[in-house]
Amino acid sequence: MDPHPKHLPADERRAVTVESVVALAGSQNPSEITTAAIAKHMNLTQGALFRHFPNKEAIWQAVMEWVAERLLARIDRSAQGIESPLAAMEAMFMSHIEFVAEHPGVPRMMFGELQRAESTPAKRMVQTLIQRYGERLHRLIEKGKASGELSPSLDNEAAATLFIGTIQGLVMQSLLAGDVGRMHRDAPRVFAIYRRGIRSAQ
Amino acid sequence: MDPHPKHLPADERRAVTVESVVALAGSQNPSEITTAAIAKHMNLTQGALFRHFPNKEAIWQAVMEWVAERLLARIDRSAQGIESPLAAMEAMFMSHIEFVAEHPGVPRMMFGELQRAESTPAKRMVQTLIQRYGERLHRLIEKGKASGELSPSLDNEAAATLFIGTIQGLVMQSLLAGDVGRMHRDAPRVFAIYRRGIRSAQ
DNA sequence: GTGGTAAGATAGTAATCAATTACTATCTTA
DNA sequence: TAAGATAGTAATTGATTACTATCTTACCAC
Repeated sequence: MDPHPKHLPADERRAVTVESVVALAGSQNPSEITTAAIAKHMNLTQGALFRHFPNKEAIWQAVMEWVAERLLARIDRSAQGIESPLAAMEAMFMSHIEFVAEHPGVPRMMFGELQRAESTPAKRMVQTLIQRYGERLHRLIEKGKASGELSPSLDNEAAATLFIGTIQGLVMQSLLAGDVGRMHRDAPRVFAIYRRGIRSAQ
Repeated sequence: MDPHPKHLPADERRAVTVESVVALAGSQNPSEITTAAIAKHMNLTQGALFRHFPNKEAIWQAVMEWVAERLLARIDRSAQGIESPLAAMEAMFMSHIEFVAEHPGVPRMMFGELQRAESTPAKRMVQTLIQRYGERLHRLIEKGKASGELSPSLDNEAAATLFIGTIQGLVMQSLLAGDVGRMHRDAPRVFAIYRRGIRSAQ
């Protein structure tokens, strides 16, 4: 059981590639990640990458698929079994922050993709990810209004935008400080303000 | 009075360069803006740019200086003469959104710079910009607590983070939709939630 | 064991980029 | 108005990039 076997089956090699990109994005500008850098990180020659991906774009697509799958699974799991919609939103928020803290390259890659002018497969993947994220939020917000936890006059769309924006803000602060741990510390404090903004007057 | 004189004094040429970069960033990924594209946009040959800037990094530095100067001036002007700290914050918020709507390339460039691993002059400029922005917010928040407009138990740091994050969220939504006008429409709705989160119970 | 094949190494290619060079055109001023 | 300074052109450079062609090795069914 060599921990670093030279030869890997194609699907395993693809998985390793994706993980390498995620890791690299944690410490450098995603748009500056070259195929050579990816290969070096996984102890492979640059040309060998193209045995498993038709081109670089396909690598990015696979990476964003990985992100979408894992992030949605994570927030779904976190909210599972929580009755209170507001508590479920908080759990989603915290697990999202946790995910980002574990993979600091993720928000960078997502923003980097959204910046693109052309509509790449990776960009479309990010767009559907955020769309699905929004759907989950809207369901919770509606449920929260019905249960009386959230203000009946709350603007659903604005509340969803602000939820994601709140996370964005935390991420940006950590990018500024170069300190991921900071997010963990600040997350509950920032969410407290958000919660106060959407909950019904008691 | 030729509107496009071939020869320009160096300082005017530098100003035109900065404006070109800001304009280009509005419609394409800032990290993909080449010196050739900048030159073409201003009807100049690529090499001529280096008569006015020692290298490309210096161009970016000049651009971010332009942004910092204009944005801070704009939000300062918007809050001027407003007695209520909360109203001043709202004015700052709206004028910031307006600035971004006028120059959609600006948030892209700022995020692009923050993503960099190395500490470039442009990145440092963005960092000090946000720092100064934060100082203004903290002053207003303190004033708001003193006047009773803001909740006395409010977490200042979290409130400042969320203020900027709220703008981030709006910008991201407009990037997603590819529709800048949307920001204008959503800004008051999103700020309403934020305001509810920080103001004192009445 | 052996042959076939999947995976990797090596060594390229063409394109693109920032930056530089030699030269020219246009202003400014003594 | 001559001379120097400033600004621009056009062509080229070396470095870097994604991608490819060819050769080599490891693995696995039989």
